[in-house]
Amino acid sequence: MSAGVSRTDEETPVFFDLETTGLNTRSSDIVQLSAISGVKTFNVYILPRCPIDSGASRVTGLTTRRDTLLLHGTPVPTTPLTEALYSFISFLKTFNRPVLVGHNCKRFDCPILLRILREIHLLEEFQQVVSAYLDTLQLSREMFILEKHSQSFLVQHFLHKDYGAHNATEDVRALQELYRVWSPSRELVNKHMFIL
DNA sequence: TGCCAGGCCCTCTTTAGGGCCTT
Repeated sequence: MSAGVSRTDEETPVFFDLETTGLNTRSSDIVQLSAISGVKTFNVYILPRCPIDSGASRVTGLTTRRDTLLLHGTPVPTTPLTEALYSFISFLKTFNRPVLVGHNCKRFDCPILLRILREIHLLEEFQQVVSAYLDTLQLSREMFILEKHSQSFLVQHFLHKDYGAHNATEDVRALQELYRVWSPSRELVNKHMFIL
C-alpha cells in the first residue's frame, strides 16, 4: 500500500445536527435530530420536555402549542424521545461503527445528545454503534485562514450558496457537501477525531 | 421588560476581556 491510507479504509462519516430548545447544553432538549451519509438520511422531530427559548424559536422556526410542535406555524409529526433515539441508533447500525461528524459538535451537539442518552439509559448502546466523533469547526479552523468559521459562512464561502436554513436536514446536507469539497487528509481527520 | 451558557481562542494577555460558535 502507498504512504497514504486508502479512503475506503476509513470509518464512514455520518453528518448530524440537532435543533434544540436553547443554547444551555446542561438543560436544553432536542427538538429535531437529522443525519445523512451518502444518500441515506435520518430525521425526527421531538416534542421537547421544556419550553423552547425565544431565541431558538427565532432561528429554527419551531414553537410548541399545547402538545404540538409547529414549524413556522404548521404542525409537524413528532416521535417520542426514547423511540426517536432508538431509531437513530438503528440508523447508525446500518453503517460499520461510523464517525459522527458535526459543526461545533464537541462543545454543543455531543454534550446535549449524550446527556439525554444517559437520562433515558441508552448511552451505552449508543456508544457501541459509534466509533468516534469529528468536529468540523475545529477542522475548518486548522485547514483555512478565514475571518469566520460558522457553518453559514463556510457554506457561502465554499459552496457559493445562500444559506440561512437552520433546519437540521438542510444543515447536514450542507455539511456533507462542505466535507466533500474540503476532502480533509486522513492525518487531519485523525487529529480532530475524539471519543466520548 | 429583558435577559438567560460556556469553553475556546486571540491579544491591546497571563492579576483579563471580548468575540466566536452552537440553538
